[in-house]
Amino acid sequence: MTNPLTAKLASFADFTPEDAKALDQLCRDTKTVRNGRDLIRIGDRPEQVFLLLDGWACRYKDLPDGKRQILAYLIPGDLCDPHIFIFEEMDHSIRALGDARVAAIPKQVVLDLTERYPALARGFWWSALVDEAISREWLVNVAQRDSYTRMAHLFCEMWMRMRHVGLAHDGTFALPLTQEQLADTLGITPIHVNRMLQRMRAEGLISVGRRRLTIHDVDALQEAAAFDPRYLHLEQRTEPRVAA
Amino acid sequence: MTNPLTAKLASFADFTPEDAKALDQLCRDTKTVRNGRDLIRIGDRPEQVFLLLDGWACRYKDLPDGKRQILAYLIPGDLCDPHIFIFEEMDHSIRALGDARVAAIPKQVVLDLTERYPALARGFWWSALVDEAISREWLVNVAQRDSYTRMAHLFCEMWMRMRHVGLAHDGTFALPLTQEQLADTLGITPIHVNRMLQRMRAEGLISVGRRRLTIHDVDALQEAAAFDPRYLHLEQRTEPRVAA
DNA sequence: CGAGATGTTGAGCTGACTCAACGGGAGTGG
DNA sequence: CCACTCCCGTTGAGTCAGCTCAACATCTCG
Repeated sequence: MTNPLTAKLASFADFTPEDAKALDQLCRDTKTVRNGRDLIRIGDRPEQVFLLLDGWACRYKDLPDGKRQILAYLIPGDLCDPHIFIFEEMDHSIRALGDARVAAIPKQVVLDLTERYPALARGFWWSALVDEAISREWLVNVAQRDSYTRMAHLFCEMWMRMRHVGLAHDGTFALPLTQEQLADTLGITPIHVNRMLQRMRAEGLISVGRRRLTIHDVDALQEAAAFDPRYLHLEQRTEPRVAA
Repeated sequence: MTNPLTAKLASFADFTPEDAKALDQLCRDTKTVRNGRDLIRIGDRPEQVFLLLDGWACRYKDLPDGKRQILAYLIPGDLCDPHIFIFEEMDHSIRALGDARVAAIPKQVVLDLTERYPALARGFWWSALVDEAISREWLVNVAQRDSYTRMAHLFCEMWMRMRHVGLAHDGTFALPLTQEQLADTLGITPIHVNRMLQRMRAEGLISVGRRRLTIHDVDALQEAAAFDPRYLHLEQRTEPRVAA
């Protein structure tokens, strides 16, 4: 499984070895994006689709008054800008969190591929719908839950997503975020993030450090967050695979 | 323009009279949904796509503790459940706000149509991406703006969307919502909604009553909300039309 | 025409914010 | 390799937007 995109989509639909090969070949044109650099800025009209291969990125918007909202996290296997096939311009920006590696895939290559491999097209569609479902759940999270539960919920989600692409073992996975970025995600202040993190640590639920998060008791955290993973639509199959 | 879907999509792509006719014919199987009735419930696996023809509906989720979050408003021309082509089950519910009229379109009919009319397929895709963009902006709204600005922003958005499908003239349009529903949308209490509404009224910005909203000074309200309509991606053309 | 749903008002409470200061660690340049 | 610096995390204290609880008014619709 060289390609995280294959890993992600394989859990949704069977791919022939040929499909998988087509996916792998997308990743020839690779580039590294340094921590904090914008991959895409609001108003851009990118000519390629960027596929995140390694590291994290986020979608975000800046507000006129200097506030910032992080709209989504992108992890390996995620497409950064599937919007370019339809929209004139990007309506938000995308930034690398930690150093990241992306593949730049020309628009036309994706169009050709989806035409040739219908399973792939469905896979992309599924991926877009999952992103949308996550966005809806974030809205619920920010609008309805208190800051502690909110953060717990986010951690559960990221754990599941990372596990789904094979990047979480036990409760531990990379979480290359500052407390300020967590704050901009959850709609609270960095100071409050700090206090809630300490509370979770004190309760023995998590450990944080060196850009990694360890959840000591996943069930307990899910309980605390009233986390119901159905919105991630991952249940369709547990083991990623490529058809023999 | 008998069909609000045509009205919506026509502003995005040119349709031949034939395309438009195909769209109109979708609406043969029509049904009325009474105020407060669920069109679709979480967990359902609908076999038809529902197109809202008249009235409003909302997407929403209930939480275990009895809270509720409204995720989106659907207005005439919107598709309720494009997810069914990919997902096993609905991950949220959809409810009529006021009495509404919908067309039930069999899955297969939509698939056939999009295959035959590529402009239509692109139109649906565009519509899905706009819904996603709106969802992102709601996240920004709830996470970053205070309750007054938040409500002002929502009103600006709904005014633009209603105008886009020809249902707002001047600043007046149907807004079939209770204060409680506004509260569940904005993530504040009904009591606080009431107070913010009064403030807007006192400032001469709006009038509300009989399920209608009038914005007396659209520019002023947009200013107050720091409303930037670009996320709605409606700018592509101002006048809906069907190619001659 | 009656009753439950919706809207309005007041008063006190609290989760999260602001402001301010300090400590520690990671990267950088000399 | 060390010193410096800047970013990041931590802590404390006072404040406030929005909440809760409670009561009452009004509307809508069956």
